[in-house]
Amino acid sequence: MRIGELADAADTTTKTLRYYEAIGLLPPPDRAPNGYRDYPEAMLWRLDFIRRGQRAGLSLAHIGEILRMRDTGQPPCAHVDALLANRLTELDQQIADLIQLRQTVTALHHTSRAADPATCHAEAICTNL
Amino acid sequence: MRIGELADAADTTTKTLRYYEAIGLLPPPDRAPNGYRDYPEAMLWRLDFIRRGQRAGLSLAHIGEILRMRDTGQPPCAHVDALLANRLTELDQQIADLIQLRQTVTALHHTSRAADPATCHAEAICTNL
DNA sequence: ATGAACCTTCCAGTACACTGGAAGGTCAAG
DNA sequence: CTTGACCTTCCAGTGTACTGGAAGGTTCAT
Repeated sequence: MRIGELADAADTTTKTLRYYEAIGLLPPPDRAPNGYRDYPEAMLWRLDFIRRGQRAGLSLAHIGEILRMRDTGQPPCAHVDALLANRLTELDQQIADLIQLRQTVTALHHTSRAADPATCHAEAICTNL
Repeated sequence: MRIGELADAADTTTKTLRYYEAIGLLPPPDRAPNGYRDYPEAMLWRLDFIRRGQRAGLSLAHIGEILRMRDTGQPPCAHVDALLANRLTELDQQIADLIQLRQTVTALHHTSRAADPATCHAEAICTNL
């Protein structure tokens, strides 16, 4: 399987695949006599795993950690479990922060809608913030 | 007011102030005979405005737009109003996305907690993702 | 006079996940 | 035999808001 075919099959780009290889997310594939990369089918699994990890909000660095544990024969399941638990805590914090911010912005927006345009002089700093 | 004093008063760094000047967020200040920047008190207002804008989740680019409108004598109030309305829409989307992601991660995490370690072989790709 | 604490400019790096483009090699179809 | 679609490497840029550091000038206290 050449890189373009793999990219199509995995719904990504050749640029991205070479990038993943460069950062150690994909192992260096065999090369055809002409120097072209030659991927086995299994790469589709790996890319799918990467996609699933990304959809769970894991960084490529995290996903790489898991992949490299697996590659060296270490079952990464406990690690994955910890990563997910961690991610959940982060998500809760992020959601709480955004909801807090939403309240702030809503209040600001109410003020700005209520502002009398006549009191809005360019010389003064905008009081709506 | 020298740059270090302004930085202290505004609770930021001289690096940040020079950076703000470079991207056009702060006007080039007067210089003392020795070449040192000499800021008027009013810069504290401006920095405070920038801080408030950031707290509302506006980018420095957005804040700069408002500031430059004001600087050229255009009342930016209507613009600020639009920016805030926009920000609100974005926030709602971001919050919805994160809540959706939280559900996905929770489900994944339940699966991983329930997984039998005996079925977790290093050879297989981790099935918890 | 010397050392610390300021200030100046400019260049480059951080994190993240790519993306763009140049310069060149390879291969099948028409 | 040339055109076009592939492939290769390498270097550099995207966006965001800074941050670090080098190399040098200034000011003040001791």
